[in-house]
Amino acid sequence: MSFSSMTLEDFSISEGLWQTKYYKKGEAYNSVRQVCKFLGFVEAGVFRTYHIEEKNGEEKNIFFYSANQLVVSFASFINQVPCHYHTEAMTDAKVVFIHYDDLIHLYKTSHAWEHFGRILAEQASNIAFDRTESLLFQSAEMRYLNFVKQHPNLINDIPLYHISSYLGIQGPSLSRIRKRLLDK
Amino acid sequence: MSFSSMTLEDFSISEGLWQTKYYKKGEAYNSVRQVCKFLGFVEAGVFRTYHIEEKNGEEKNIFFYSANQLVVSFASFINQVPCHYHTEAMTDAKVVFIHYDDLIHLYKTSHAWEHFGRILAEQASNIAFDRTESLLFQSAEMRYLNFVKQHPNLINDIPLYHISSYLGIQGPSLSRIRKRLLDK
DNA sequence: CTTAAATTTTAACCTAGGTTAAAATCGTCT
DNA sequence: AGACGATTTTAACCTAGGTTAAAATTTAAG
Repeated sequence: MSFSSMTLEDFSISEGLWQTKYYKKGEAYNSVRQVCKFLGFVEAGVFRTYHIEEKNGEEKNIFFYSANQLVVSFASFINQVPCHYHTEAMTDAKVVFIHYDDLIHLYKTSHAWEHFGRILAEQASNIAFDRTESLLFQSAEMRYLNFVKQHPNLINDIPLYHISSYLGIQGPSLSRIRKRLLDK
Repeated sequence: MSFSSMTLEDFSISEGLWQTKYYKKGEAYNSVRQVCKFLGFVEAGVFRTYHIEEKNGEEKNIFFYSANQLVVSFASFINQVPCHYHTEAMTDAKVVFIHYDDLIHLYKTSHAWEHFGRILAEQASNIAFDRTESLLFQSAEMRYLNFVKQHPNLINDIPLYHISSYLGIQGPSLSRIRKRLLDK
């Protein structure tokens, strides 16, 4: 995600609407039942969005956000409905963010920003469709291999149980898969 | 999905860009490796998008489109890349459609249409996120119950094997689930 | 270094759903 | 009604991944 489709002049009308915030590891970006009010751009650090299962309190990771990516609980943000998820910093982090109301105002007053909003939503849908496809068509082993390929940076920085959680499988299951792969 | 967020005047600039097509049951809307060039609005009938597994040629349904919904292979359409899927009429059907190039032209020349494009993409992302969530958090039994709830019309009109395919399970598995539910 | 805590792997057993093929049903056509 | 094809269920067996708890390993702290 980037702002490259926008001229500097168009971007400049958002000057003054952006704020900076520093997050400590573990600090919340947005919490469950809270409406996500901010679209953030990660300047440094890593965030994750996760869901807490009602039956056993287990956390399941939905998404990771690294530096130079947007961080936002998208469904909650665009629909302005309470979030099902928690989003929090996995490391100390720095984010510049804009308020939903300000963004909507930009959308209304600027064709270029409305365009940005479309591209943003289209990229979000790409991400979500990819995830759906991977769950529908790929085995856990393939999902793991693709994750390693697509997030070579994350793989060394975060505990494996965060990855198994993201892949939709249990810790022991990921261990089995890794063993299987090593044996090859 | 609707055009209700647009004034008649804004909508009118698209007059002349829409065409009507009648589909026979089984006729293709778009095929695998074809770039999806059209955004369609289903006036009557039902379409489905499905994927053919390489290993065994088995079809897996991705999505159904009923009357008064848009039909489009969204990822292929917005990115203008070859489609992984087939989309075809499950019944005789009637569709009004617009060409990608014309839609992009509307986006460029009209703020209202760019807004429509954003809402379209946001709704697509909502659908995709919902699907991802259902696969990540719900058992096949829950997915089936939700499908019945959300598509009460489809459930009587299409064979069960299309539904099991959509749920990401095999036919015998859906039969077991239905048996289990009856026994309750 | 040593110890405690966090992480990862292993093991043993369990379950949902996959696979294959053979019944049952159901629909439709004559 | 009878018969064919399509659809759905059943059955028997198989496998990936779940579950639980313990063991091994790694990391961080003192």
